[in-house]
Amino acid sequence: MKYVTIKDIAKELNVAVSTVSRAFNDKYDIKPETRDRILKKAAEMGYRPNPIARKLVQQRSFNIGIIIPEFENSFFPQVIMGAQEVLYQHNYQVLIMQSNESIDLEIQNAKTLVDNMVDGLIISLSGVGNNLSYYKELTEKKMPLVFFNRVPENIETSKVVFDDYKWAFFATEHLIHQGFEDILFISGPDELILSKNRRRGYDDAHKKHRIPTGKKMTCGFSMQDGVQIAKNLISKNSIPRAILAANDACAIGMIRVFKDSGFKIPEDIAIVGFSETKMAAHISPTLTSVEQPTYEIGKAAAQLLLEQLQNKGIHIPQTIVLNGRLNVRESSVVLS
Amino acid sequence: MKYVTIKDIAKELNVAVSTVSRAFNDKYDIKPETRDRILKKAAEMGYRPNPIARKLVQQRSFNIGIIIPEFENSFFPQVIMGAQEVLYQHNYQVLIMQSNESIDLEIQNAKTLVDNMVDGLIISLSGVGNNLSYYKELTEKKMPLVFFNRVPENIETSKVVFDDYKWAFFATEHLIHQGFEDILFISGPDELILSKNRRRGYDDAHKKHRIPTGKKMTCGFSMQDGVQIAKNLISKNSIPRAILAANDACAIGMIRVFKDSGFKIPEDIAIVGFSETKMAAHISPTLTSVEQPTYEIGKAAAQLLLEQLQNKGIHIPQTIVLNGRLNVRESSVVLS
DNA sequence: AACGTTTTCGGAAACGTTTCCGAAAATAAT
DNA sequence: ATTATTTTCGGAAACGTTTCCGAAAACGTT
Repeated sequence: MKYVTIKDIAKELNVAVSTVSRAFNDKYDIKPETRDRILKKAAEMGYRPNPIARKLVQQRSFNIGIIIPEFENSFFPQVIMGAQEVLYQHNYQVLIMQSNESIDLEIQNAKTLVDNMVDGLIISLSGVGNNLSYYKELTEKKMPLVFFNRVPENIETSKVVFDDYKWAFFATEHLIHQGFEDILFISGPDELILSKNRRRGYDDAHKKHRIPTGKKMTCGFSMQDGVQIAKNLISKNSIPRAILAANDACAIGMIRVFKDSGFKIPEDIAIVGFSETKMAAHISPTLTSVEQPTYEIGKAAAQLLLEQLQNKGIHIPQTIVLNGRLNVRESSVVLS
Repeated sequence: MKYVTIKDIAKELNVAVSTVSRAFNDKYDIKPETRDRILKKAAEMGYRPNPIARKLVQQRSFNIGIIIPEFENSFFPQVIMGAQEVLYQHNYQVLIMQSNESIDLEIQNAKTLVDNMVDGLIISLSGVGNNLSYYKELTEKKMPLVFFNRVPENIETSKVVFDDYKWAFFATEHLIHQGFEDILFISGPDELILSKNRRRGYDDAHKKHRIPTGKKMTCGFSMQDGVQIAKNLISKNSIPRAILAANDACAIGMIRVFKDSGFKIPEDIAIVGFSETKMAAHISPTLTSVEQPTYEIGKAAAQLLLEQLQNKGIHIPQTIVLNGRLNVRESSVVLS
């Protein structure tokens, strides 16, 4: 590929490269006529500024890196779209990388993004492992950082999280109100704070209603994980009356297995999912689920990052807690 | 952010920067001991090569850009993962951008990726509009390009496509074998070749069995599009006996509307989806769908691109046609 | 007409690498 | 020991920008 450069234009017009540069970054003194002349010629020659060269000298890229664990569940894609919307408005480009739920790949991704001089990073931690030292290093070096949803506990930086405690509480209470007592709790990996928070919500709902808690398990966020757990439960013949699942994918996987084994949902087993996928309303039975404001999460994360980018230097870590909604559907309601 | 540079190492060790550079790119003459000494010191100082600077001088980036129309359907994410697998093995990084089904944003994305000196581009066209002149320009400038699935008709470059004709044919024939005659055909936007190919498959299946074709419509690839069409059909009271939908999302949206309006699937209306999502097996009724080898598509596209990258200059455009499978499930089979 | 201001521009350094060229050092050949 | 050859390295240019510094040109003031 042959690129047209600033030099080509300068030569063509018999001006200095610095003048051409000035024409493109209005902030400098330049006579309007020469600016127009340069801009016109540049358009004519099909010139496009080389962001690589600009990055090198400015030591900034106007690029933001986003690292997510996976994009099979529509959750993360939606967050990204939210973030993109606000970042685009501020002329930032977005580079997306995917850690595939591996902490090693995640760190590696972060490093390549930093090497490529992103101005900031938006991250949701991968489920397994929790080697946070690199992120600590980054914050010490003043790299703007925002975590969302799957956030680390002891890193001083901005975060946007969902109120997992509250909504696990409500979801549990919903099941209790339906008259179920033996409620199985399934959360994501133990390393994630959101798991702990949900567990607290689950426990507190039981406490409030003075009933003993049910069994607790952890699993990943894929449908396959749900399938696995459900099969286990069946083989151990340890079938709960109700289930609060780690997310919708997990819930849907379980429902599938239970239905195949002849269980009726919700008559035999009631199920509540988490983080509302589009499918919740379309599967059978329709799935009760805690809805998270995915798009808003992305926007909030982007805004927090922009704040850091603007007040370079002084950065007061902020945590935004977003609210949700419980969409009650067939999978958790027994008509009497 | 303060970066450790090659100069810092050179100064520390009293060698020239060129020597340090040599230590990192083995191909040059350098004494093993000094190389080790440099590498050791570099690791000690936490040096990481700056890819930006390298890109500038080498005029190449070891980055590949991938542009997809959306990532709400799991189709594209899966393709990406396939492509990533082979590209990572060859030390290429992947930059993902999303055109949101807008041709303008798509071209804009392509331009930023080119500006950022990607070595090649893997693209699936957005549904609306078809301004291909920029891509033609790119091929003339020898930029390695591979299209997949949604490919342009008259651009001379490598493509990997699904055998839409064949599988639309089979899917249609499957419905005919089930005894349905009034089959509604829904494809994606007219601009896409895959729409034409599927239509041909649909037509030929009818021809083979000597029955007249049903109505034909086009729509987008989202669930919302399916919902819209189904509502239209109901309001016009023009209910077909069977439907071949543009994709699973569309099919699922339609099923939802039909069920809500009291229709029975498949007893009143049979439905076949396209490109198999994970949900197909989990909704009710389970959805018959044409399965595409998503992962393989990504791998094939990456391989074609690597070929172009290697035989720089001479590039014989290739088209890989991949095969699929029809997963027959409840939505299209009436037990008699 | 002489001077002071302001506007506009050119030259050059810098960003962090790679790579070419040639020189010094080490080794081999005579 | 001298020369020829090879190995190893340093210096400098280059990639395409931005930005600092200072000078020329244009203008205004007396």
